[in-house]
Amino acid sequence: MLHEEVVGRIRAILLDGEIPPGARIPERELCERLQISRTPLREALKVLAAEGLVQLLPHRGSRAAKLTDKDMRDLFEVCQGLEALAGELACERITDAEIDAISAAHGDMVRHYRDGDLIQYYRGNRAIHEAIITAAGNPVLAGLYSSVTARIRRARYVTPMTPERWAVAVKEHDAILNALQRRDGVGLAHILRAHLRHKREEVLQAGFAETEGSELAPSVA
Amino acid sequence: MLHEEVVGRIRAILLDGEIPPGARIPERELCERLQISRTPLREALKVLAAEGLVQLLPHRGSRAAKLTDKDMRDLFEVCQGLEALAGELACERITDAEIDAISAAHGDMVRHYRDGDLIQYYRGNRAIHEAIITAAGNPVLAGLYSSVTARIRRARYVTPMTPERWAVAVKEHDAILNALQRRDGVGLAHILRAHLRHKREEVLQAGFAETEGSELAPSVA
DNA sequence: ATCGACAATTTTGCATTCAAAAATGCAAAA
DNA sequence: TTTTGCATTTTTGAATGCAAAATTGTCGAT
Repeated sequence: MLHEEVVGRIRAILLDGEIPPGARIPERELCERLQISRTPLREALKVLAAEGLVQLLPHRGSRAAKLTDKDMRDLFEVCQGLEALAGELACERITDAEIDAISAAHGDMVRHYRDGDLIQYYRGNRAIHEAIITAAGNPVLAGLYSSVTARIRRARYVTPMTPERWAVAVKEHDAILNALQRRDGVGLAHILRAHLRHKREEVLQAGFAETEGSELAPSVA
Repeated sequence: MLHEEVVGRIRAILLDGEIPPGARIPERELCERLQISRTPLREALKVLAAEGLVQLLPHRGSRAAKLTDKDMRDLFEVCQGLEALAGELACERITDAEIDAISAAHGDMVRHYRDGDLIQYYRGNRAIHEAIITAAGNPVLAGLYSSVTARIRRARYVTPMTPERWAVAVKEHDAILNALQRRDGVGLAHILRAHLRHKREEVLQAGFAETEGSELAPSVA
């Protein structure tokens, strides 16, 4: 098994919540599960710690990182910035074909909304946001976005929604598509920021934070 | 020696250019220099690879990452977005004391400009940008900023300057300070973006890119 | 002389091993 | 009964050893 694959597998385990936030990461157990020894496992844990998904305590092992309300706010704030930037860049660079694809995805998503299928709605929603990032044509941006969204994914896509909020979100997505089609970068950036601000309010209001204590080192020194 | 210290030491070696971009990283040599064995060294290299400073080639060792023109552009683009975001947030949160400190740093920097001391000017310049990031009060943002700026530092702070460009940069810094003092977040964001856009143009024009080949994986999966 | 194949050497990646630190359990004392 | 101190056990962090892969060097054929 390749290094990147090990990192990916553990990341998935953490994002799925299979090891819940704050829980100890059972080194020995993961080793036999992934059929690897401790050396590559520990290399992967160090990488994930740099990403902010794992918390390393010297001589006390590693735990799945917990997010405080403040962490959540910070992550959403950065996510807003990244999406807004991506929106602007996407408007400069997106092709007609990409716009058509997003338009189609948007249609699907609205259908799922009408059907009341939140799971599928979220799936489509995420696809659209990621398509915008892709259209920005900036791999560095895409990488940071992945890293930041991974950490708030559960909050972002698990929070229950009121009918009112859902309706607002869909309206915002109409505006997002519209700005894209008009290639109105500044407008798109504004809408994306408002959209995520609303999402953040939902999440924080739902009290999704995973702890009240203190932790979470900045992901990079 | 602690894990984070090992990472820091190697990062410094790479940023100083002691191991030039594209060069093989001599594992054995670094081991005896840092007085550690290969295991912790390799853990550190994996972390730095996730940051984008090191390129891992399976079964072929690791090299110091090289930046293409495209990479440089992408990094500057993201840096612009992060600084603009930091500027907006800083205007909401910065204290009078922090503004005073930045104002003083600005004065010093301008003095160095008048003296024609580019090194000291750059030092002050960087301090101001970092103070704005700090004032934004968002550790996640600060972490990403560190990571991105680390990768373009040499380009950003080593490129020679023409007198004209330098004068423009100083004028822009006047505007930056002014916007901060007025706590004009939107204005500050605009100035910071323009400021970095100009810097990027300088750098790319100077042909700082470290290779014409292809490399550099997105820093995070 | 140059090119290609094969062997020797080096280097990588991982499993194992070892020492140190922390956690745990137990017993004795308050 | 609770608490404190100590010994045992477990777990962590790092060094070493080993097999596989890649690189290098050499030799022979053209």
